[in-house]
Amino acid sequence: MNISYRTRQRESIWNFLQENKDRHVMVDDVVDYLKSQGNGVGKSTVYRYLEKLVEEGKVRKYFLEEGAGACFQLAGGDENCCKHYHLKCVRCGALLHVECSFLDQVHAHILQQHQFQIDSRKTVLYGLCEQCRETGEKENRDEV
Amino acid sequence: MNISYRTRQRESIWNFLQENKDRHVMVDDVVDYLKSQGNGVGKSTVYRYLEKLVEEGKVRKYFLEEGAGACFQLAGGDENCCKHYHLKCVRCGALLHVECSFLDQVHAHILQQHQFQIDSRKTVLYGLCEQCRETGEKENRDEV
DNA sequence: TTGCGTGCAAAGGTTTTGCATGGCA
DNA sequence: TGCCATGCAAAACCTTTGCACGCAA
Repeated sequence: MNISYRTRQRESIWNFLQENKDRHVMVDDVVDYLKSQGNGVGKSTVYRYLEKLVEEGKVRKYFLEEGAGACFQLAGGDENCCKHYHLKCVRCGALLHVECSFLDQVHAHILQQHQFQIDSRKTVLYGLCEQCRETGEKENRDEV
Repeated sequence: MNISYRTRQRESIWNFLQENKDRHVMVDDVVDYLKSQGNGVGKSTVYRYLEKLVEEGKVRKYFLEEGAGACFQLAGGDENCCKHYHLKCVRCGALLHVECSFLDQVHAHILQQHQFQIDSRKTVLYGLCEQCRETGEKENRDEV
């Protein structure tokens, strides 16, 4: 069967996700933080639990860069997320929710002109948010 | 100094990119094709040369999926800046490339109205391609 | 007790790096 | 003749997997 157990490790990981629900976290972030809290969790456990949460739709998984690992973030939860779009800043990790009728035109255009039906729940537009665009222009270019 | 030499290997890789300028290629595509042409090139060489071309802005590098490697494609005309977007079918996995001036309007709209600068190189729009939309309405699920 | 969850280590894949050799200019 | 470029293998990464043990229910 598929009974899910409540364990110390899963509780710790879940709490960390809650505390960082406004940004994305990576596997090593979880492992390192919990270790520093004297609450060590094996890396395999983090991978497996996060993947499970992704399958359940409770967590979103992003691939921002090569070399760097995957990023995870608590899903908004509300199902009306299908009505708006997500903009994710690749620098600071902020996830913006945008509800805009113009994007309906985009949806319609791509459907009619390119025969492709966008699923806005699964689509994330990557780029730079306002703050990072302003501050990041004179800095270095790591973490594109 | 930074003098660049013209070698058989670089010429072969460059030609392959030219011949496939309408799609992206991966490192193994280059290696395998050139080997089949009796024109073998070491994998390290491909990695190093492609990275060099990316730094020079002559090639674009995409990171579409986990597990799979990076994708490379010749950068189109420089200034005309035709945005290149990816549409990925969540059912069959097909990856469509779209260069469409309408998407430039999207880019502009989101920048002006939502203060967010989309990086089309990192953005993939998920949904259903034409065939999958027609055929499958009851079948399996899978994929992000 | 049952069987899911955990952790370690090993394996899997892609990419990078060290170093001796090859080859363009 | 200088160096840059190449290629091989080894290393570095992130992630997955196998297996024995731990632990929640």
